[in-house]
Amino acid sequence: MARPRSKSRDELVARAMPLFWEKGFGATSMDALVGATGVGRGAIYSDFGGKEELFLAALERYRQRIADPAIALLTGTDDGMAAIRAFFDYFIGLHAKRGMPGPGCFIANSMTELAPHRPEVLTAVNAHGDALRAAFLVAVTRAARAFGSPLETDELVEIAAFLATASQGLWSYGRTVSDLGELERFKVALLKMLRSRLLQA
Amino acid sequence: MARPRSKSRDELVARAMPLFWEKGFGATSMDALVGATGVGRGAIYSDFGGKEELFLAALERYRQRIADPAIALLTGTDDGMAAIRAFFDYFIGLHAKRGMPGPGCFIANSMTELAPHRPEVLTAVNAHGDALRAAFLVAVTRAARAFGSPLETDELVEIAAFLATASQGLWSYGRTVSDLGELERFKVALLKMLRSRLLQA
DNA sequence: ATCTTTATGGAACATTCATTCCAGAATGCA
DNA sequence: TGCATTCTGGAATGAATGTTCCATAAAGAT
Repeated sequence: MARPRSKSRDELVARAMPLFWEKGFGATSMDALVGATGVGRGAIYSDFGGKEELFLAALERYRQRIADPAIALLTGTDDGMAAIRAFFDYFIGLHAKRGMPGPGCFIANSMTELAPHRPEVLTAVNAHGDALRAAFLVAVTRAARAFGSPLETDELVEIAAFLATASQGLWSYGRTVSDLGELERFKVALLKMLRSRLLQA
Repeated sequence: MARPRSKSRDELVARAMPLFWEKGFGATSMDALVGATGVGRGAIYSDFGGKEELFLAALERYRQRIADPAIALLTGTDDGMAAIRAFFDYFIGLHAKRGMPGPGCFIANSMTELAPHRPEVLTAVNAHGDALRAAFLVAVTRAARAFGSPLETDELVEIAAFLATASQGLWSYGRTVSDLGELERFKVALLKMLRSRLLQA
């Protein structure tokens, strides 16, 4: 019928996502997006309507391609402790590939910059938080059973929420620290603490 | 000799700080700063030289007036567990006064927005991180002794670093959640986990 | 009281940004 | 090959930003 797209909508989001991830919404200019995506301004506006919509699409893509697979690791193994270890290894591996200081977690970054002021971002961020807590609860519950832990559900819920929030501190921290080993040590410390807590009466 | 200042330099920083704290550097316009401080643009530029210098002054003020007193709580009591509880109560109390969702921690916010791109901010943020870890180590060591914990220094250092990083997750989280109780539950969970870890052989 | 000196704050400026627009290009169809 | 349709990307636009500048005002010194 007519001229086809030189780059698909998905491909456009894929190229924009790393920029928003690393520099945030405000510090990513439309010029930078044009340069990184290799398409003109008109294409971006006709496809998305504006910078904010493109950002939301990038955030959604991050959830699907990066965050959700990480969350899936938490529930993918019957060994709860191994699952939690795998979750952290996944993100630490991401930072290892990109080099330190790393980009952190796109969602955690949005939590500070945009979520407090943009309802749509807040919704996406909260949805991720809920999913993360729920997945941590699965892993923690499995680990508790394996250890024969006497802890009740209420306490496991409390622990899962703590782990989910604590892990977000790691991604913030990953944006400023140069030594990948510090991320590793965090993971080790967390696993040891969790093990002690579950074994405790 | 000449006309005195209508508002001291410190007072100017004091009024600018909450703006940068809540909205960050990029989203805080010079107009907003002029409105909040009640002085003209000329005064800001003659006193500081620019927006970035004013931001750095605000960050420094935050460290002195908000963060350092919090860190001091960690070393101010011989009871290590009580000290850690006081540290979190201090920040949670801050959020209770301002209403939720809260502003989080100015330094933690800067960690995501500016520190990766501005060396001076990175330096300030890292200095704070070092101080926080050191103070946590003091409190954790005291708590370990009180519990008769068998853990060695290396492990206490690891635990202190974990707690410092985990606590920063809480301040990020505090920017998006409406229920103050969630911050409380984080504190409770953290104290329980720490206690278990220290008691563990 | 006058003069000197310094702060003041609004106006003006240059820059940067997101957005809009349109002439031309590229494809599929007849 | 020629037409119709849709995408393309750079130029134009208008708003907002950080910064500079200067006439004015205010206080201390003499």
